[in-house]
Amino acid sequence: MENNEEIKQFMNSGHLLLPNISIDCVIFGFHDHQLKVLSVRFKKTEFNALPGGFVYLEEGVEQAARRILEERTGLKEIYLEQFYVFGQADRKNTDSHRRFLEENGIEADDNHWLLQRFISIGYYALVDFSKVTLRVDSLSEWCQWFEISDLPPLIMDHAEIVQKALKTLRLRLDYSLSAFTLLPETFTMSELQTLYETIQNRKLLRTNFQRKILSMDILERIDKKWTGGAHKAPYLYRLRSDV
Amino acid sequence: MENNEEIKQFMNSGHLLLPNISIDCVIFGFHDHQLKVLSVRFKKTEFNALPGGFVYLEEGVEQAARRILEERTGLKEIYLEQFYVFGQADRKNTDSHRRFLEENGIEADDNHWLLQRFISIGYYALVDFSKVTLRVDSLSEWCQWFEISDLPPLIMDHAEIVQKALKTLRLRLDYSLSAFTLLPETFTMSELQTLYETIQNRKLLRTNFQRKILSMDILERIDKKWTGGAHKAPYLYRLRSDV
DNA sequence: CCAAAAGTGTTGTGAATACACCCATGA
DNA sequence: TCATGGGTGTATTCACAACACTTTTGG
Repeated sequence: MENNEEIKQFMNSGHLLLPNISIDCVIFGFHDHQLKVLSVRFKKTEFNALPGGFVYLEEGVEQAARRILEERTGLKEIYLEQFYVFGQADRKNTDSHRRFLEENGIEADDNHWLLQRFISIGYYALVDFSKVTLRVDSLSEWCQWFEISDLPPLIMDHAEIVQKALKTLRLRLDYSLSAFTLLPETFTMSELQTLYETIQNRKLLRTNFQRKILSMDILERIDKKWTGGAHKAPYLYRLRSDV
Repeated sequence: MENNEEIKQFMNSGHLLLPNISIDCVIFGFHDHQLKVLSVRFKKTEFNALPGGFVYLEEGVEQAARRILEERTGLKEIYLEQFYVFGQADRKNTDSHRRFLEENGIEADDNHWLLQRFISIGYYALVDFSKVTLRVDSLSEWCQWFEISDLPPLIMDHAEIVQKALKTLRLRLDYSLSAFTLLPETFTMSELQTLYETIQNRKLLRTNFQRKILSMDILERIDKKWTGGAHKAPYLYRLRSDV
């Protein structure tokens, strides 16, 4: 119950924020050959949502998104892309937010800022899974990774937001090297290939993939690893520092 | 001076609108072999801007964009795409809006809603130039087409907004048939080609262009026209109704 | 008949695909 | 030595660019 103070403080911080504007983040990570997304659960409820937040009066929108991301992942430098604004007239949190307040013993009337309509700016982030330290704030029960095809039910239009983010990521992938930000600093060629296969959701031929990536001349090769596994160890690569 | 009433009424309509949120529209038209954009001038000032507006409390964001577009062009059905949100912390209209108020004899203090920071949602629209009826509202001196490479100075970041819209349009053009919405219902093949050349800013070979477009099987050919010009008249085409 | 419009044929290039094949290496 | 990682060679397909050439048609 000691956390209730923090929740109450948050509930009273409306005057510091831009009203009716929220930010929702689809945070992509890659682990165990799968594309994952972060989701949080509102404390003492069974409502799940995307990590999100609001914009302080004197804060830029992208700046706000970076703050929210850091609060959840502990990472300061994050690959971030705005992808869509969700602004239907009836976009309100009535059910989930009201229940959240009830369950946490907070009374708020219908005019409370948190229960208003919100226009949400969607950002997606690509993070190095191994560098993320999941952080749970005072409003949430937990913060977890989910396989993208196995997400729990999400509040409001958050499932739709994830789909739109994924679609945009796929479209933009071909034109950028952004996928590398999902990998650790060093990686094997087959890890890279699996990543591309996972995002694009199709198989690629190893030989052609290798040729294409190497011909782009953006990787440098380091020593070897996997002293653990049997047989030959794969090479490790790193994205060239000048790209 | 009789319009001052309308301006005053608008200035007092803040309580009907979502605060701190604006919409800016880059309205593209194609005429005289050139890509054009609509700009408006604030009444009694020399400030030019993109056609824009605000979102009513009970109105969806896209719905608001369509309303704004109709107010300017008279068109109800418009091809519309959201492309970016501009949300820097210092995004304010101080100079231009304050001058606008002064020049129109309206006093407003620093806390007035119109002088606050605005997060602007950018939409671009593709319209049939020949169908547009330019409409000037009570706040603006005029509303005019400008060749895209010959825009007047625009307030705030509006020039940047145009560039971002154009860049997005170019990127998305290849994947969609959206360009056709810039043409009248019937058009010649060379008009279509010039349109693509203008947007992509490069020359195309007539023969290859023709072959490619026709092979897509999306056009139907009608009679002829140009009884005016000498020599053979070009065919007229129309986008097939089922695409 | 002439000039512009409309359409076909052909050739070369480069990227993507598919698969056969060879070399390297660590337990 | 053998299974796996790493890499080359090459044939096929396809989209596209470039350009030559023919056909259509209104005045």
